[in-house]
Amino acid sequence: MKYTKPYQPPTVTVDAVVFQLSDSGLEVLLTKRSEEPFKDSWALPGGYSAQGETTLEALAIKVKSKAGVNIHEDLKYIEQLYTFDSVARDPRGHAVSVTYMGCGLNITPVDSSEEAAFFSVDNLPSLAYDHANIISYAHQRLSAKLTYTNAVYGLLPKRFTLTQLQTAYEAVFGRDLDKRNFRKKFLSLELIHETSEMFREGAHRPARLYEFNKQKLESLTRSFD
Amino acid sequence: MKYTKPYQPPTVTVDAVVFQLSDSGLEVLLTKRSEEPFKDSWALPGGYSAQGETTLEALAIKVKSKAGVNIHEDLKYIEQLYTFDSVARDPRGHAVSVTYMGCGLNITPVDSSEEAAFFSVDNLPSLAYDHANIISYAHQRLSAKLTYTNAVYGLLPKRFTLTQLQTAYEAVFGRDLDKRNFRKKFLSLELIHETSEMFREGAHRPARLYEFNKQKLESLTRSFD
DNA sequence: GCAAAAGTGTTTGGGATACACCCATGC
DNA sequence: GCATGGGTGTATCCCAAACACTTTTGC
Repeated sequence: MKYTKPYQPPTVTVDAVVFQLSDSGLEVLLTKRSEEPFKDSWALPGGYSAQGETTLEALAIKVKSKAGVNIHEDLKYIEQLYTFDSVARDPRGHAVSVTYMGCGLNITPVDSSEEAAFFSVDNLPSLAYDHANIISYAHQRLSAKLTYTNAVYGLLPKRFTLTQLQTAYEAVFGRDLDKRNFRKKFLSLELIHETSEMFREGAHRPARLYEFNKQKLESLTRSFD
Repeated sequence: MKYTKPYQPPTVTVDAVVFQLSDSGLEVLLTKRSEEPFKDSWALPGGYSAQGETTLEALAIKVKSKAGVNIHEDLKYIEQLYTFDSVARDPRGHAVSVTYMGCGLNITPVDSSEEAAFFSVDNLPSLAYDHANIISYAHQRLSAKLTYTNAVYGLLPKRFTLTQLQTAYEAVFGRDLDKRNFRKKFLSLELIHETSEMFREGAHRPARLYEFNKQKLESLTRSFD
């Protein structure tokens, strides 16, 4: 291919939407920007992606250095989300952002170059760039994934109670589910099996602990909810 | 952000998977490469995306010039598919490809700089780059879209018979559907309405023509098949 | 009248939804 | 014994799937 002017690619960036559950519901990882543009605003962790590295490789490096999170060890699941490319999204110039979405559990940012913290998706601070849109899109995608795959495993510990499982669905869907119907249906999907262990906590009956059969993404034939 | 070496973004390219139906089933638009690499191989229409233009704008220009197809006029529906970014996918150097998928009808390439033609998805020639993977991924996505949206409208003329509608689904899904169940279910979705016109052709009973209520993508609450 | 595609209903099984009470524990 | 969350079953409705014959036309 021939060009009369030298070819100038857009800048390529990567951004991660990292979800986890806490007592307050679904949370997303943000970092506080230390430089312009959007200095002191919160933003998704990410950065430039250079020639010779895949966008996922670049993401691992950026999220580790800026937010202190190792996407391969701390996340149980990650997938590409969408590529945002409007010319105006970065005031410095045209930057195309390849975004990813992932899920983890009890993640604690360590040794990050920027301030990093999790925020409830229902109570986000004002965000840099188009990152509010990206998070909203990721949340929709996660919600869809829970309905037709076993992706919840990414939000739960290895062993979990059925109440924890249901709470995870409710946090992502943003609505309550019927306990009896939830259990009946989820157990019929044969994605999990019970263990011999019980979870004891507080002044009430202990709960049985379950495990996923596979800690790997798979699609369901019957969709869930 | 500071770099010790000047930042070198990867090349950014765009590629389109354009589907249409013909008597032989689902077809995809390909162009014959006139230059290295992969000279004389068939490939998806696409090309470089430069700073200052969105990937969809770049795609419109490339698909028009190389394959003679106007994605805004000739396609009834287009969406971003996925971003392919492995370092080895382009032998000239690292190129990240933002891909799109669209549907049209009776498309005829005109004034294209390269030889352009439609090929049945079940009988593709050997393809350049990772384009065989991209087409396979697009086909899966299209199939999924037909089950939970009204996206079929993109493959059909404004007025169509129920048999044409069913044939479109069968071509995309790659399997036969039951005529009575298909009609009952599709009509119950209230996406289409009958017109007063009939379609006459051949020595058999004429078929009623239907129209979509909306020629715009919408999601179904009840998923189809 | 015959070939060819259009059009049409019923039965059956299974999953979705709605709904309320007893159980095991700690204090 | 009481407060707290864990655990369980049934009835109804609607949808999915299976399945074959009549109708309308051109020749």
